[in-house]
Amino acid sequence: MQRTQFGEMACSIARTWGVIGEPWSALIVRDIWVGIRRFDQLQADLGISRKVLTERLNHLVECDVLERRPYGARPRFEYHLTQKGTELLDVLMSMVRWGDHWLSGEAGPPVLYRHHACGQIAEVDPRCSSCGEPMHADDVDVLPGPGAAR
Amino acid sequence: MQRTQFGEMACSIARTWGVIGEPWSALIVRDIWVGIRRFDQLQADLGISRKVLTERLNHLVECDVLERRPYGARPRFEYHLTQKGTELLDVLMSMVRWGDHWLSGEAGPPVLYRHHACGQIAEVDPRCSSCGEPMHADDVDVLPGPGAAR
DNA sequence: CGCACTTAGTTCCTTGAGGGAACCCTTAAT
DNA sequence: ATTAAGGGTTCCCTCAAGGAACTAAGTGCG
Repeated sequence: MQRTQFGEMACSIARTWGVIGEPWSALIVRDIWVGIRRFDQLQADLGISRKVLTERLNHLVECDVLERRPYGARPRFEYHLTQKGTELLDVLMSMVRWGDHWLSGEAGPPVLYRHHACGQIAEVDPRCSSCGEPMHADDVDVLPGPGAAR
Repeated sequence: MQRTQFGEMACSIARTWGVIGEPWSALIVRDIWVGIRRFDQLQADLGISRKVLTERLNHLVECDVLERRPYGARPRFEYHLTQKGTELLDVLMSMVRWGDHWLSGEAGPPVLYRHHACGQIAEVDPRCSSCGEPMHADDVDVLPGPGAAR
């Protein structure tokens, strides 16, 4: 747990932070995305403390981002993404885009994405759900919504 | 500073985390986006400790996400988004979308975005930069890139 | 001039989360 | 009966977060 409860704030950024804002959480979701699903595998891949890994996994399961699923005959468990968790990957993919652009340096991006639909190496482009044109922060007015505070 | 240096990892998610992964950083960027640019305004709006605010602002300036800009005659400063910082807002907007969908509850989203191009209330939709079709995590193959480790 | 006010930090102290290592428990194979 | 693997717990130490008080530079006012 972080000191501050971001999840309580009337802001979707803060609330999202309440789910994956703690250190390691985003990387755990990434690992599970690419098929690293078991406790020991995660611990080895990330080099995270087992204590913290336990806390993060429990929190992500509580938040309904991950699902703890038994496998095999013995009491063994794997973690899988829920629908909610799968949609969270859109956020991670936009982080990948930004990191690829601004933080890769000479070496170039660590991974590439090939889009099934067109077969091209590509990246995510944020577009308007209504008209399909590019939609960046400068392209919108921010208005109070129904769930606004006071 | 976090205990672990995420910025050193060969992963754009981890590297992005190295820039905005510390508690409060994303909300500071959000505030500056909506026009809250001065130290005391930020401190009052967020309810963050002044010490931590100083640390976060310095870090974001070092990472070239924010720019410290004097205003008026006296030694007073405002923080502004750089180009790098502005592009980071794409990540925040995708967090908004996910938070709006999954964490808003009955009340509905706290804020709405009106797209300049079409005038509609809309949200960001991740699309392929190559073909323009929807591009989510399930729609891609992940391949090693030129900057991959070993 | 002297004082208060504003803005932007800095310093100090306490608490609690992160990291690491060692330990525990269940089931199965030898 | 012993060992190994998987999946955690427990314990301790350190260091960052939070909060409150203090500093410092420049301005306006009486």
